[in-house]
Amino acid sequence: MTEQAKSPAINFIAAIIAADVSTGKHGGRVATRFPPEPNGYLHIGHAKSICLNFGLARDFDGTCNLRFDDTNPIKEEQEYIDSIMEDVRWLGFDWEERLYFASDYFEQFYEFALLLIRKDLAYVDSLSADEIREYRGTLTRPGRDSPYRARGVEENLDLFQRMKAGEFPDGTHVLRAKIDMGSGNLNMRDPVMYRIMHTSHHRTGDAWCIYPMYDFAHGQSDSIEGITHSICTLEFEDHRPLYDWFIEALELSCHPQQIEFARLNLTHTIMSKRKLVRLVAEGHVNGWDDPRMPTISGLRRRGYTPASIRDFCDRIGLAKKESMVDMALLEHCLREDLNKNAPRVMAVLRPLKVVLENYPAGQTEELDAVNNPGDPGAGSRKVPFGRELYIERDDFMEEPPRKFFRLAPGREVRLRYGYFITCTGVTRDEATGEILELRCTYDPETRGGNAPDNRRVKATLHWVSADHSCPAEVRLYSHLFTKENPAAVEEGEDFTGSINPESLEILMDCRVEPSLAAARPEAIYQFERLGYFCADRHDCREGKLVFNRSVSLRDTWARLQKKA
RNA sequence: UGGGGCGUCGUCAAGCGGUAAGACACAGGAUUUUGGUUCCUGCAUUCGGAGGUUCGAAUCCUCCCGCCCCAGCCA
Repeated sequence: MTEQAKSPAINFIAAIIAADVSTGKHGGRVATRFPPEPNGYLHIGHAKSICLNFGLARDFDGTCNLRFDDTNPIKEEQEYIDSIMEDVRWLGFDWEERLYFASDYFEQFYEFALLLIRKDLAYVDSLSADEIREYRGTLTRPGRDSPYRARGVEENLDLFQRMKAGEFPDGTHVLRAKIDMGSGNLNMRDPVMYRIMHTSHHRTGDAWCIYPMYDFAHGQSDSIEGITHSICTLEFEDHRPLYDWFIEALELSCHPQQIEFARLNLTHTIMSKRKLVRLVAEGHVNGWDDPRMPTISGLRRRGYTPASIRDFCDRIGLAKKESMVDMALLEHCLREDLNKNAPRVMAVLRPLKVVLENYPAGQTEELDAVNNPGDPGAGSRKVPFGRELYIERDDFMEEPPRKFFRLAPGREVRLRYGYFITCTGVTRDEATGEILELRCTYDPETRGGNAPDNRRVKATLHWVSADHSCPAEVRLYSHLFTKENPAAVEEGEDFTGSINPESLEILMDCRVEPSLAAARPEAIYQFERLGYFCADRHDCREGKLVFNRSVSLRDTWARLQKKA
């Protein structure tokens, strides 16, 4: 149901897979996986990878596993596992029974290590971390062999087993692959396979005090799971020869093909986990799911739909070129989804009272309002109308400029689904001069919004009844950063320097039409003429309505004003 | 001459030797009870640069330039 009859996106990875399928590689089978480390929340960049991996599995009639690469116990927590699973599911993907953890393979990795030692392809090094770094050489100078490189197989076996038994403190020994200290690829200069860490693991507890490095776990995990295509980001390109080396040295039967693609960058936000952590920790935002965050949970709370995010991931394409996608595309995808699906409703964010002088005091009527002009099936609802109303402050100007079509003294406009009204005067605060309310007259002949004499008005305003509308809090969000690329900072500057001080504006005195009184958390509406708003999933409840602006409507009037 | 990648419209991105798709953005116009939506129209004689091969090159060759990643017992 969520999958349209859309033809699968053809990208270079799909092309490679299609070729492999046609030549019968891996028996024509396709198996992918999404392999996060549970050390943070997922963001829109991960969504790209999730859509890619699960999408490829879907398009090629294959499978996609969810595997947690949990090889570093000091960084990982159950909280992250839970949030990641929730986010993947929310995005609309299903790993069925294929939930795996690299930590489930620890015993097997240990056996792999023993095998490499026996083949004299791995050794225990007793250099300190600093010494290892020094022996590694530099980008332009080759490394030197460790003095421990020549240890015999038996001694290595003994030492490694004692490492596992907990006989040595952290940092005293590591297990290294014996490859080539002179390689131009630093990853091949005898990479560390195991380190000693007397730390309990969130899943294996205290069963282990040695933990495999990611590089010694990732490729083999894929192989164990029968992954055919290991899709990852560009920075692992240099690691591919190492993964290949391990799999060949271990003589594993399944040799997944690694393919790298460029990770997603979005304008006006950041994607680095380290920086996102800082935004949360330093209080620049209110948590991982703050609606300004590019996290999946943040986008969700902002009002983004899974379908809009999937559509976005389909549209950005896939390549090896590092790129920066315009946030406007993400917003476009949301608008497109919501324009089609969100019910329309009227809400006034900055209320200005209107009194209809010729409307009978005490009278109330119910007017018909269409729920979605683009979708007849969405039906209609009743909206109460009375003598006193609120309209948007922005919709009135005492001295309107040339192109301002809305209400002004002496001018007639239409109230949506209501009547034509004409402004006859303003009442203001004697002291401050501030406009307190508008005095208007209405034309009873225009009920519903059409004049029998066919006279036209240049504007249609949204409104709510003063007596019947509900109070609401509305949170207006905009870009978290003023700079297109906040990560590109000048020397001595910090990315937090370009945080947008106006990324959140809270409006406490809004009025919404009564049909919103029971808005359920996460319900999304179009507030007519304003934008799409979603009931906050944490703070909105009956009696205390809170809406987040997901994205504004395109606003040509605002653009005209900006130009002037 | 450390290794590995990448350079096509403002932003993404097709293209794979036959004469530059599409999307977003932007700019006009039509329709409109949302200055929304929808609908038209315009928007790279040119593919980082220079040579070369060819009847023909973004696509092949050579050289050059620019950008990114790698020196965690992180992933």
